[in-house]
Amino acid sequence: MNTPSHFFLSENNIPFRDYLKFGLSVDCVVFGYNEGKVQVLLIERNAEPFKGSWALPGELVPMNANLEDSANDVLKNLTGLSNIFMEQFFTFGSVDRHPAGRVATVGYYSLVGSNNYRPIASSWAKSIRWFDIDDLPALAFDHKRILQKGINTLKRRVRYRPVGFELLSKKFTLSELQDLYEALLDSKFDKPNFRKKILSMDLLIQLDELQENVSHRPAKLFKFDENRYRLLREDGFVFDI
Amino acid sequence: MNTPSHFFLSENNIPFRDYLKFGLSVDCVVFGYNEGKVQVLLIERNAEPFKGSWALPGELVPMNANLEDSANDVLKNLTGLSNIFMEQFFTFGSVDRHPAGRVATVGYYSLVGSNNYRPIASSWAKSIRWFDIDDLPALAFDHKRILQKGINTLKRRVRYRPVGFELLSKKFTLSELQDLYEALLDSKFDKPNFRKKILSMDLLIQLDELQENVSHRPAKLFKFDENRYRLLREDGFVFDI
DNA sequence: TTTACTTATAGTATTTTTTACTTTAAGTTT
DNA sequence: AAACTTAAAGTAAAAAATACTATAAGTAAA
Repeated sequence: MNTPSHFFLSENNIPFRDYLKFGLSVDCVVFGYNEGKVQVLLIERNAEPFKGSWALPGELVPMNANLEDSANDVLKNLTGLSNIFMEQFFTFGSVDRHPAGRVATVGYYSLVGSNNYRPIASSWAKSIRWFDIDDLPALAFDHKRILQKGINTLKRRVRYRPVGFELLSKKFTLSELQDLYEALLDSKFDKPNFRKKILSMDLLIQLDELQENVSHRPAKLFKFDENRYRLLREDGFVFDI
Repeated sequence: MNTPSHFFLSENNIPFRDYLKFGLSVDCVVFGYNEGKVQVLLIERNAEPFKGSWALPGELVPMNANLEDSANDVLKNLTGLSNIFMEQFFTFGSVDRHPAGRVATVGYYSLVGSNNYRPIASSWAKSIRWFDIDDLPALAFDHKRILQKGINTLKRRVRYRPVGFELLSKKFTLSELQDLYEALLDSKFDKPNFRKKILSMDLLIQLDELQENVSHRPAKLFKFDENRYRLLREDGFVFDI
């Protein structure tokens, strides 16, 4: 690359091109929810370094790709799905975090219903599976730290944004929603009061359908009203549970 | 650098070294607060590109420096101060955000009381000064977007973390605190109720000192009780205003 | 087909918190 | 000494959160 002298940027006179030696990667913390447990999708690495170790799915960002596109690619390769909720949460850039060079990594977390999506092991992953977040294996690189920060971020944000709904199927019962929030916030809520609170937000649409194949009174199914949420937010409404 | 073949990481067989061409920078949104206005510290660039434009203070991260250290350096050069509250908020990595190469930038925001710290223009900044956040100049690169995201982050986080105290002097009155929160959240609070709410959190220590040089009844001075906040947090307390 | 059982859902009081407002206190300025 | 300004305490009404009770609607077993 042609690096004219006016691209000196700092006080010390190091040429610009000497700063262009970073690698940049994205790592995805993919959350799921199944049978009352919050889960995360991990791969078993099929390449050095850390071949055979469990790790977060991720990739080196190609020089011509934007970060979000790169993160979406990772997810698409794993689940076959696009248009999944995904949000950046932190960037990790310690000097020695990668054994082969200076690689900073941008952490994203995304939310998918575990039941809905069967992960696909691709060539760069020997295997892939869901782990409960309270029963995790050892992880490659500094992925333990990244994952922990992702979990903390989710647990904090879930209180102030309706991200919880993304972890359920499109149609869900109020009890399922309550179970999810109890798992995420590890606490217990009173059932009638939880119902009242959620319904009073006016963010759910009650469907003309009932739960099926349950051995008790079936509950009504609801779906999240995204349009209504957008409208309320414009009026300064802040989701708070 | 020696790049053994087992460092191929992706499905396409691009050698690892071809990914190591990123630049990484940090940009700091330095917030202050003065006379009822939230402010931000900007520099006038003294180097190409965008020489003469206003910009966020920042620097290219040296190959042997951690991100936080680099961000702290930037702040130290500007204010002469270290040990300032600073937090990462977002990483911007669009392909074309820098005219001279692929440079991703990690955004940090920090909080200093504007009165306390006189910014120092260094060799890489022609000038430097505080701007009210509702009266900003045009900015270099994509700094407008970065700054806006920083402002949004502060306004969101200020509701759930006691970051507001960082913007005041160590000793402050309850009215000053209220003015700050009213500026940050742009809303108005009832004075007696604000007092009650803040004091009931038990996070302030009342000092044996009064305001001075005011032409009315002087208010009591308080300081933030960091130890108490740490303790409360361990018990699951969540600051909420 | 009746009875027991499970979970959903509605309703109702009690307590706590928030909000709105009033009063008094303590200083400065004229 | 009177007027003025802001601090700070108090109080009552409204709203929200909480705890609890009752009923409804299904399945499963007797």
